[in-house]
Amino acid sequence: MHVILAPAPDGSVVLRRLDARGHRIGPDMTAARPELAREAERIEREERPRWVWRRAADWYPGFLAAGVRLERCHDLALCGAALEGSAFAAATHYTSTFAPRSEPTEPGGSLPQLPAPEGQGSLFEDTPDHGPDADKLEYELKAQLAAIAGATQPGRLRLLCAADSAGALVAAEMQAAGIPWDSTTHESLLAEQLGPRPRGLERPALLEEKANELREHLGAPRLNPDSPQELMRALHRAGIEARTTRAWELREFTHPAIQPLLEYKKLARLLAANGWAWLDAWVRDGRFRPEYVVAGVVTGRWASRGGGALQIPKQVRAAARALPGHKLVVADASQLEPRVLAALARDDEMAAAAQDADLYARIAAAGFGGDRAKAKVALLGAIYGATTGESGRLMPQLAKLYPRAVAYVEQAARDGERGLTVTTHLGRSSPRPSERWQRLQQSTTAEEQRRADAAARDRGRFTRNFVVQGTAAEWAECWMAELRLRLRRLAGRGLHGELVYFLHDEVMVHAEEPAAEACADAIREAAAAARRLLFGSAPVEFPVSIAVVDSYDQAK
DNA sequence: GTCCTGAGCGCG
DNA sequence: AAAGCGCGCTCAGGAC
Repeated sequence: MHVILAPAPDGSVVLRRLDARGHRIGPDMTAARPELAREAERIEREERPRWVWRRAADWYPGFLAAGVRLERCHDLALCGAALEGSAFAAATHYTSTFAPRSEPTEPGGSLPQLPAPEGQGSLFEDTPDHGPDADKLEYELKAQLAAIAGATQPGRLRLLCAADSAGALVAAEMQAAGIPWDSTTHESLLAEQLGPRPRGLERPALLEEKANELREHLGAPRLNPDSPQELMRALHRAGIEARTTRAWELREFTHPAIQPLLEYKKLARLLAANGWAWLDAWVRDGRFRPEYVVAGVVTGRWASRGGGALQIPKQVRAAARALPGHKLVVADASQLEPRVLAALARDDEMAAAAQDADLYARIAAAGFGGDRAKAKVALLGAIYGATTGESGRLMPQLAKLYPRAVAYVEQAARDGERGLTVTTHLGRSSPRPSERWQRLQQSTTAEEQRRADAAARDRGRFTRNFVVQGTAAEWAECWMAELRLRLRRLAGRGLHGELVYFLHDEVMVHAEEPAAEACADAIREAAAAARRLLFGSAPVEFPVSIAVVDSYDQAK
């Protein structure tokens, strides 16, 4: 059963029941704002409906603040975006009335977000106080259910919508919970590496010291090492003919200035990205509460807003610390992308290797003379589209071992080069090429042909990776959705643990100490459930490695 | 002064 | 060791 939540003009909320097919049941109800959470809680307890709203991110945080958790929802904006682009539903001609329409993206990067067309109006449409009424929401829901029912793969698209919608719930719950963050630990890490917190905007003592060391070695007493141009000139004067100031390129030179320069860069990065200013801005009441953007990446991966939540550097992970009497249960899905490829391509040979806990070692034994590093480089090269270097040279050998898997990514690459879209296992399709890209492919002059070919190859690498990265994101989202349900069940038995962090193929549960092992089991069971949901009986394993620790740095 | 882009580097 | 995919964030420096 569905219950639609819609804002009413008088400030109250309309609740409308529909059956599984979208037929209305009974008259609308209304709830005044202050009673909404309690009313929803009662309906949740008695009927376990699927809550339908324009966007979970607008509504659900309010419920959480009132202490009300909901199990299932249908996020019309997220589902609309996925269905509208999906090749599986192309024949249904569904178009979303809600999802923001975005321009086709350039290969390898998205265009900046266009400003809202209707001025500040859109700011308010996006809150639960303003927006489409119950009739519009009902219309949209029916259109989406029809698009799913009429699709070439209805089961997969239904799962994709359920996964994104569950993701929206988890995202709000994790933001409300936050990662337990020990500012004292963080501050002592900073003091240790950078020196005491400076009063003003000057460099911390140890960083300034490193800068002086560098200036001496380069014979440039007034150098500002934060300026790439100044730095480049100083390097050249000292006889270091670097083309860029990237760390990996600088490492190629032997000169006494290189070591202090690399150290300076490392420390300057720590200060700028995760220093005292970061602590002030993002950590409140002992928690780091990032905002997750579900399916915010073209491939369906999540993005985040604020605080760089998906880039917490190893340097400061010790500050993510369980409260007294608690543990962090940190789990990651080992070698997720190659396993996904084996399942996607139905490559039984590679699937056999994916039965093993160490897939790379099995592949190395099968055809790379036991050289694990070689097997790994070859496989990642296939997924990323490497053509040069060692990875490119190893491709023929990989293709001989696993013809189906390699053919699968090659096909995705060729489709992309030709301007076609590609689609993940559950039906998320890649964006169409931009107008500019298509025009470039029509060009006739030799110079433009060269550029067109380069752009085609770029897009081929993008679509090649899209099918694997996107399907891996679907597995991970299902993993979290399944884990979320199991953690709820454990809580009912007095074993408390809550999801507090998610990073592509990694989850973190903050658990009361006696519940930690049960949470670890739930994580493993959820991984198995996600495999069944996506790939049924395909013989591919998705092992997770789990660490029960006091702080994040102790995991792996 | 404000806005935007590229370089660089953090994460998977 | 390497430079193939996807992101967010900060800073410097140029454009306006």
